[in-house]
Amino acid sequence: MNEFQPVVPMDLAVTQASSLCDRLRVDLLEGRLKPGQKLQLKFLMAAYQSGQTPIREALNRLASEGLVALRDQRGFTVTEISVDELRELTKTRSWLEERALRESMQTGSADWEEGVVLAWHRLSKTRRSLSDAGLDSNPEWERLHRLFHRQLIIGCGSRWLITYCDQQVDLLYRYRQLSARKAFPTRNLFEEHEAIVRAVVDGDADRAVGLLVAHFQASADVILADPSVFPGERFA
Amino acid sequence: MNEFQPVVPMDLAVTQASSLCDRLRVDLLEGRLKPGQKLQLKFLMAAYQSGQTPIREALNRLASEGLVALRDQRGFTVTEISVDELRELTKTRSWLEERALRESMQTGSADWEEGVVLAWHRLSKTRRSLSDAGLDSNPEWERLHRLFHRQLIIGCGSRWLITYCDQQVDLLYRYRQLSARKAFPTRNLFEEHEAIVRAVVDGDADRAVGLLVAHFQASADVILADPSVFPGERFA
DNA sequence: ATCCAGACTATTTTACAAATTTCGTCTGAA
DNA sequence: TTCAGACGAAATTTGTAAAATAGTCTGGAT
Repeated sequence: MNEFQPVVPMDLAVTQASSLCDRLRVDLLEGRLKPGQKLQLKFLMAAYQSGQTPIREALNRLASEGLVALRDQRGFTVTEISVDELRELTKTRSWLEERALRESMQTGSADWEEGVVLAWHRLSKTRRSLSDAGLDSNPEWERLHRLFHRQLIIGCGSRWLITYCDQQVDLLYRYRQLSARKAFPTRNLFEEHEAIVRAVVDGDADRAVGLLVAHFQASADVILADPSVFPGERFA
Repeated sequence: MNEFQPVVPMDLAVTQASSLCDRLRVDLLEGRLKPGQKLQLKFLMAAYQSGQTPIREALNRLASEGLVALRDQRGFTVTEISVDELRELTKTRSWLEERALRESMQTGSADWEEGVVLAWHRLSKTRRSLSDAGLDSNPEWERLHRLFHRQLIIGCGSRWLITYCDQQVDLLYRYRQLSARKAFPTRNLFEEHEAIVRAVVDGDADRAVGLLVAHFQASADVILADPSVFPGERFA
């Protein structure tokens, strides 16, 4: 019946609950736990070889992050995806990161700008796909991509704003995973990212923000244009 | 169509965990659970007459909201307060609510604007203090005040942004509680709020945002000027 | 200062009880 | 026959409790 096998090994986290939270998050983001899927304790206890307490704890944390939906007396499910939610997330992320980027550019130190250049250098040297034929997601590229975008906003001076941006990135990542194959190689992400870095180095905040927001919108558009992503919704 | 209204509202928590989360949040916001205080399960089980599982669950949720600090293997504590954190929260809330207010004013329907006028009407008719002498916090005023500010941003079109604003409001409420006595009657909150409503009705977004941000800053300044609020920090 | 044992606390496991939802079946009226 | 509602069994979620495990902290000895 269930041949589901969690992928991420137990590692650094100090408690089962924290470790489980991380492992579950990865499996949610990568789509191994599917939108709408029921998350029964019994099933999770077997899949992750753990007791009910730490699992419950992890699910409660993930519910606050929005990756898991919690209904009293009805347990946990993987949060559904929808066209509306994708639009709203994209909008919200744009608003948050616009502010964070502007603040970073305005108040960020020289260190911050150098960090952007460095993060871009590393990302630019890494292949997005492991195979030349289609898109074979390269985990290292994904990691560096995330770090690059994070560096753009890290100088904003508000840990909360960064936390919220991280959260939006996570929520959007699920959508990205669903249509990543379609986007490749239609877009030239390299150039989009490079243009952002140029604008940052030039100190042109309006241009940098414009490019960043367009970057987010383009990502959303690719997904929205893919009819296979939202099987449940006919009127996308 | 259906005029039946259940006596007990749906949103009343139906599990211990949810109920506890609400009760704990209130006690945290009102300062009955003090910043830095250790939250031992044993103590909480006795205080709230509940088992450890629902308490643990509630604490995990509150940790995500930032009201409770969780350190692996070291249990839960009430999140500390600090001058830096107050500054950062005020800054972050200003950024978030600026965006939310602008969006509400730009895209919000006529309903939204009427909602603002109505919320202000209700707030303006309510006394802030229950006694004339000092400040004797009026729960009804607090409720309406919160609803008023929430109405200003509710039309922004992003549930996530509203959630984040709510969270910042909660985190800041603790600081407000600590020095509310000092602020009364120095400030004229009535006029500050009224001016915001006027700007909103005039459709002057820049003025409305300016007044709103100044309102937040003024609240923070009152607290920062109060030496009794941060007993632990000598260099405020 | 570092190390260590013992006390203490937090975390996890396990088992079970209680409450609630889910789901299939049945009934009786249209 | 059809079907809305009633009913009840089964499954699931939630809560309780107690004991085992694992980590942290303290204070004294090296």
